[in-house]
Amino acid sequence: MTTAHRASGEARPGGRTARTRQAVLAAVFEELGHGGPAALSMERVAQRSGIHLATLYRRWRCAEGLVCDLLNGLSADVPLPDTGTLPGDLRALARSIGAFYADERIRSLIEAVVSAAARDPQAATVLRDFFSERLTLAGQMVVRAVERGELPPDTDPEAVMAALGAPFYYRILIARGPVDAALAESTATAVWVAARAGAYRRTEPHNGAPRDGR
Amino acid sequence: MTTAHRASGEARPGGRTARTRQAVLAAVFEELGHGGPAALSMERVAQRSGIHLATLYRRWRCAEGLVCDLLNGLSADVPLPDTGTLPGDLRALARSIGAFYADERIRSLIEAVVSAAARDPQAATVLRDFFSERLTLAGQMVVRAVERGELPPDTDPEAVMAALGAPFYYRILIARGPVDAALAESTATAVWVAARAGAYRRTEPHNGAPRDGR
DNA sequence: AGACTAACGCGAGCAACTTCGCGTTAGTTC
DNA sequence: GAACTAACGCGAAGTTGCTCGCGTTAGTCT
Repeated sequence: MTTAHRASGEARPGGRTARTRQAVLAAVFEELGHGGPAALSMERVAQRSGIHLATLYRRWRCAEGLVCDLLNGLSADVPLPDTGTLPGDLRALARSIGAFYADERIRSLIEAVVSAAARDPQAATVLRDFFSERLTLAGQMVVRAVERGELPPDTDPEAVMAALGAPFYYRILIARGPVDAALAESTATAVWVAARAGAYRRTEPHNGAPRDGR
Repeated sequence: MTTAHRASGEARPGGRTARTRQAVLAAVFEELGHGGPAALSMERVAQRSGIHLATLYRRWRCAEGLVCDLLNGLSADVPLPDTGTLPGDLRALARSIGAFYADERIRSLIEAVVSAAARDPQAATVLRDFFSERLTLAGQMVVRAVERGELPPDTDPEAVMAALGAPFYYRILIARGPVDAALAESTATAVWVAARAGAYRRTEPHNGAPRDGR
């Protein structure tokens, strides 16, 4: 991987390099709030940040690199709850995600990164790795639930967390509407009920049919 | 809306216009299979289709217009089942969707359209309207289920269908993996169980907490 | 404090993408 | 079948986006 698309960790963390990076990423974030991903051009970021255009191309190679770098700075902004029960955890996490994506700039960033991934293989890797890591972390919530006996022992933690996230990204990328509280509540309820029923077990129920169970 | 991004319906449907459109859209589809959305350029489509570059720009204005036009041609490729029970319908539809997205060119097309929507407001409108329409149609399946008494009467049909689709788009756009049969089965089961439990009711359960119900 | 190195500013230059004007071809109409 | 019109082919011109070389500045090391 070249200098573009890398995580953080500059050679000289405390100096001018970090300062310009800060200025540029802040400018990208602001630009995302003014017209969404469509308005994001290297030229405008250069003007807003006060950093020269050539410098942007040198360090980030293209606009895709910019949004990828910004994404990686967001890692810890959605806290992972531990309420003691899985339905409680799911609801808390769903609400956090909902609150997170209430900010249009964050939605635009997701849009921009997904769009970047469609054009640039490096951006695709960054995107996949970012969410894969988050999924594994959040999966601990499910692992605890299995240990407490709330879920079938062969439940796939990452499948559960993917199911929790999916409706939000559908709303953002496909339905293209705002993320509201109702979506968070609905999703939390749905995932909890489905997980308890064994929908996310690694080995599907042997009969192969959706279990009725009424 | 200009000539670009429009649905079908040419002024001279049976002539050269339709023939070139066919050639161009076929070329776009083939290109999507050779390197994904990143490889899609006006130049390459022109070469593959044998249609002159200037003609592409005249009729579709840009690459975004191309993929939008292609998307609209896919409307009827996923059949809507009517098996007599909602779990049966959900499973059949999930399998159809899974089979549909097993084709990498279709996945690339979705990626390309979502990416286009991030940059071009007209493409965003096409994308939203396309899925909105499909969602309403598929929602009839849920309406029938409500009439049969399988679901709470205030269940939101479109919310159910969005929940059925969401995991596939998460897989394609975020996790960036192949769509397999396990995903279809898991999703069908999850949505059925969740819908039956009232997760997709228009008015959330009054206590506001995920219903435990054990 | 002075030498050293990495990053930045600057403008010119290159390349890719997009558009335009004009002549030609195909399809429609009477 | 002959006039008419819309779409297409073609090449050139125009525009935008990106890169390069060089001089300068900021931060680091001894």
